Amino acid sequence: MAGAHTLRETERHVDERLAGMDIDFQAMAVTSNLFRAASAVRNHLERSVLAAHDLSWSAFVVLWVVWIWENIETREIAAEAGFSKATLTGVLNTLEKRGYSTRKRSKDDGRLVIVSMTAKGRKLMEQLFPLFNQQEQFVASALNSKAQPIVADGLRKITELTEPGQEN
Amino acid sequence: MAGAHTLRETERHVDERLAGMDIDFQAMAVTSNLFRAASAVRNHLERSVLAAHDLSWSAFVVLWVVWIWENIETREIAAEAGFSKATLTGVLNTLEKRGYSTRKRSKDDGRLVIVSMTAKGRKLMEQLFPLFNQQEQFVASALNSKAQPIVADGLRKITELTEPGQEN
DNA sequence: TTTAGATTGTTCGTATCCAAACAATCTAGG
DNA sequence: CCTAGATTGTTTGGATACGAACAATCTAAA
Repeated sequence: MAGAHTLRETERHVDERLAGMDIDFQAMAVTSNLFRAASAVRNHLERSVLAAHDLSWSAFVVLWVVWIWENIETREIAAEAGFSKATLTGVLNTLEKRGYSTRKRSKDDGRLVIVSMTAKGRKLMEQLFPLFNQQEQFVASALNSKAQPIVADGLRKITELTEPGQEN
Repeated sequence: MAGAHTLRETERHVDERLAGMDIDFQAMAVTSNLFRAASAVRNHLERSVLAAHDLSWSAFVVLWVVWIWENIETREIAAEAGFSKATLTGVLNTLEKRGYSTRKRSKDDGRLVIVSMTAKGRKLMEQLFPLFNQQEQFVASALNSKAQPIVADGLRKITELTEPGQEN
């Protein structure tokens, strides 16, 4: 975006439309900038790192979680990754088809499914994650070293406040 | 998330897996918190404000842009809202079907389509936006007044840095 | 032991989103 | 005036995401 209208132009229109309303502009700036930034960063990471390996965003997130935890129940993956278990089923099918991860039934509880990585998947992440973090570093370079922890911490607080009791 | 594992547990596993790698943890925290926060806030706003009116997130964003600009070309909506023109076509069909907005061909340029709001759409936004902003205020209340502008400004800088030259 | 209720992963139907192909329209160079 | 190329909104085909229904399994109370 930043597209056809300048920031100043947009601001003028917004102020006009909201005149007389009791609006918290500071709060509005926080949330709208949040969504713009998240979308821009996600696109950037998809193009600069994931596209070359034909990985979707969710596929990468699942790979990451499984990589970190080695053996992990699917319900935990869904919780950590932040999407529904229905979605997870599809992503895991794809990853399994490509030979990055495997599923096995839990011996302790027949309802559960445990996911783990293949050697191929591990190799992929060992190659991919440094590139990913390099781009994360580029993203964070928009902030000076004093602002970085304030932003990171602020976002964590926002998450904690707005995240529901959580279920899938 | 926040799900089955504590933050400390997760951190320990992450540190283990990344041991020996040259990773910028600060940058990692910024981006991962960014996505969690955006997702949590979007869900919160959808549930607390939009669900009652059966509005999707993108539908609301389009309504917002059209509301602010009164008469606006579709290509500008797509740019401001941050998604593809193909997606926009679908969203506009829905909004038009519900009587919130209308399309008309531009007289100056036969390729362009101008979108404007109906009285019904305007009434909806005048009722809906204060509720929306009220929840934005709740979201921003996670930050103290000193942190709020730092976070908002930091997010804007991140957007500017990572946003591509941009096309649809 | 039996059984009603809870939990888990998958399937199914549906909504959302995008890139590529397309038709309509405009622009610029001859 | 003509026309090749650019631009715009829509259509199409396919990927992604979710809620609800479902079957398998576990748990707890009788």
